[in-house]
Amino acid sequence: MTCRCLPISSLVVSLCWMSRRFRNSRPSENPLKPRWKPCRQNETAFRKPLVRRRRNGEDTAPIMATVSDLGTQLDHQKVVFDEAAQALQAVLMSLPNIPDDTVPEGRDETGNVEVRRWGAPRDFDIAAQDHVSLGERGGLMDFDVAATMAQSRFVALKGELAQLQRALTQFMLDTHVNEHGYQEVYVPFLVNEEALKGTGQLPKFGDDLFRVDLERPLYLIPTAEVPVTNLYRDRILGMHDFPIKMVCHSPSFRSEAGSYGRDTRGMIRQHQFEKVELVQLVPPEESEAAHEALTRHAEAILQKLELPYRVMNLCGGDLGAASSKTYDLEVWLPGQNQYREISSCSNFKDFQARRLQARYRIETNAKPELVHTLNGSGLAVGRTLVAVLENFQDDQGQISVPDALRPYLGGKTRLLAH
RNA sequence: GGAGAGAUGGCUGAGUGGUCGAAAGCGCUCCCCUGCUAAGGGAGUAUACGUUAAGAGCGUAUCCAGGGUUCGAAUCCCUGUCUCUCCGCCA
Repeated sequence: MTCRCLPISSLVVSLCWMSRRFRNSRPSENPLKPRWKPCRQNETAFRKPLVRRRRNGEDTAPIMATVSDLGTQLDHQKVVFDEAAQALQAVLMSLPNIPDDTVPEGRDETGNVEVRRWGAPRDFDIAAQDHVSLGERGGLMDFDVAATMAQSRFVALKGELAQLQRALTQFMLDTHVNEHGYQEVYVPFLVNEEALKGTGQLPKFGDDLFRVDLERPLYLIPTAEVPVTNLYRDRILGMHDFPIKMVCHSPSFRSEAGSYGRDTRGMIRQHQFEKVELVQLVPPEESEAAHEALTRHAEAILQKLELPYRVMNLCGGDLGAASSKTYDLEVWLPGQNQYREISSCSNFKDFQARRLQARYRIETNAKPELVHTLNGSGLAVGRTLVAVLENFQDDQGQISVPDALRPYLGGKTRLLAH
């Protein structure tokens, strides 16, 4: 099995704890083995005589005493069982997913393996500008004003840049709906704790979430994955329901706690960004193929936009806790002279489904099985805007519009042409 | 935000402390009957989990959720959630 470097210490602690508490105890002491059955049976057995005596006006005290005692024992057994079950549940919920066999070894992003590469970075006669200097020209991309009304890591877009973002969004949605067969969905952008547990953001990774403090807290979604996947919470699907392929445009909100000093310039790392998300629910035997297909669907956007990119197979140490296997798509950014993540396509297998209780049956009376869930950005719109600006700039700081995007910009071929 | 009414099985809808996993109807499944037929009769029919070769049997849980009262809760009490009606407000 591939090693996950980060959580391994907690894994060891957890396993030792479980083993000590449950495995090594004798069967009769295993708190997870319910022992209230005899109590319950006796209790119900006493009930009818009790009622009969009461009806007949006979003395019920002796029976009552027995029944009462049994009830006390029963309660005690239940408490012991519930505590053990909850403790076990807490441990299980904190464990990360098991990496797929094809996940490479590695402790951080340097261990990721390039799977393929598409397109070639353009040669620039003079140094390429980054999106900030391109965008701030004419005041169409304004970080300062955003910071005055909110704080840093927010942006305001105007004019052609605001339109470009809308055009990109529309283009992505249309492509996934019309060419890749996804159903467009619209969902809440604030969700409760249960929804976040269902997709694995909680309990362990709440630091990166914006919380709205109500009597019952709500959280701004860090990705549409949360509400979209939760559409199938507690559902039992039939084979005729598959494949479930959904696409959703939404804003995403991330506190970016712990990323101080990283990507502080520009739109790469923002508290609020637009994203078009792909989500699939499939039977287990189809998830591997679905993962490849979903990744290709995200890649198709980059190809249509003529943006050079590479596909990375994340190593165990860089894998998200809920994911079993993840391909990152990294787009070429001339302004940074490097590839940067623009999409993350993951196969969660049954990890989320177990938390969501999203299941299916092969036949009407068959036992329900957990589905497999997958998702990927198709794409992160903000970063796509950055990529278009930086890759399609000319020496005047003007942007030529990729062919695929022109219908969405009223036929315009150039942006920022002042 | 104010006032009120609700939440029961696939659906409708009874049930105000024990014999209730829960009447009845509809729907559905199977069987039977029948030339007046867009009909009749009978039987069956909640779900999940565990156990199991098993869709058999048995066990456990579930009448919105969580707590409480009680020997015992669909039923009584508290809290929450959601739905509906009226008013207010609002995109």
